Amino acid sequence: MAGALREAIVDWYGVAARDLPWRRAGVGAWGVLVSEIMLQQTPVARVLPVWEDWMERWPTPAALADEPPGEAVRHWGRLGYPRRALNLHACARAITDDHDGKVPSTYDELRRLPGIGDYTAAAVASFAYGGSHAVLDTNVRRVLARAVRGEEFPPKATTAAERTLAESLIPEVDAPRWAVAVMELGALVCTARAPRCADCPVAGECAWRLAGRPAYDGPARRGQTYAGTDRQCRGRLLAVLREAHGPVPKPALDAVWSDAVQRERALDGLVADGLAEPLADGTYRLPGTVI
DNA sequence: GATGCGTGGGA
DNA sequence: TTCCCAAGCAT
Repeated sequence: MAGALREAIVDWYGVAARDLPWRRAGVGAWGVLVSEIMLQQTPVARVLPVWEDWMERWPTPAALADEPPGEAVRHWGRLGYPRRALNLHACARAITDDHDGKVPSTYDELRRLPGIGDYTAAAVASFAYGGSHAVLDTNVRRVLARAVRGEEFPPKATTAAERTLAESLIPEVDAPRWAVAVMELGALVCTARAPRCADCPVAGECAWRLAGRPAYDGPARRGQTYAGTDRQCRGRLLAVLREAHGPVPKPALDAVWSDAVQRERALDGLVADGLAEPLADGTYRLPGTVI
């Protein structure tokens, strides 16, 4: 019966899959790795143009490794979580220095690269190298929670039970195809907000739907305002550095956030994180950049 | 295990 | 308008 579920989802993927550039033939492991890091907590629609620009500019890890880290941050644009740009740059240097310029192919090697956790290591090993891993992202967790466990949403943190279930579903043949198919189902049909059960290839065997789509009764899943936070302040400051064509005088940073205490804390945080660099003359710039 | 970390679009 | 959340990771 697990086999029937898998087959229905993989068949659906055959006709419903999006034509995403990092899925096309000829895209190497570097392109896959770049896409996976950009897609961490970021919608596909916003990643698309940045990925295209990035791959044209830096088609290999060595090309990116030759740049100062600040250039990666600059071209990250407004994708958010800019530490990922630093992580990708550090990946490029580690790949160049320690892996002969080639993105490593095993889960364990990938997992040791900066900013690569369980999901991303499994995804790259699967999608770039055909490996067989449980690729457990938020989409897959939601699909399995509904179809198998009969609950609207998965637990807040990944549990051992979820992992065991995901591993039990890995097919012996073409595991990456199953992994990308079930992810795609979660992204397009079995969505968080308004699932399109009418279009779902496994609606007839979905435990949650068969139970009448009972509402989630677990602990509150959210609650986090953004306005006024250090995160927003950091974002404002970094945007100034990104868009500047030279070292930025302190007053230009002061202008974008009125609370001086919070502003200084945020700026110190950016410097500590390696996202900003103070110069001897009191100006600031993206780390290592010249222009 | 709980927190901090950006951003923008859709409901 | 406000709220939710989108292929997570590190501490």
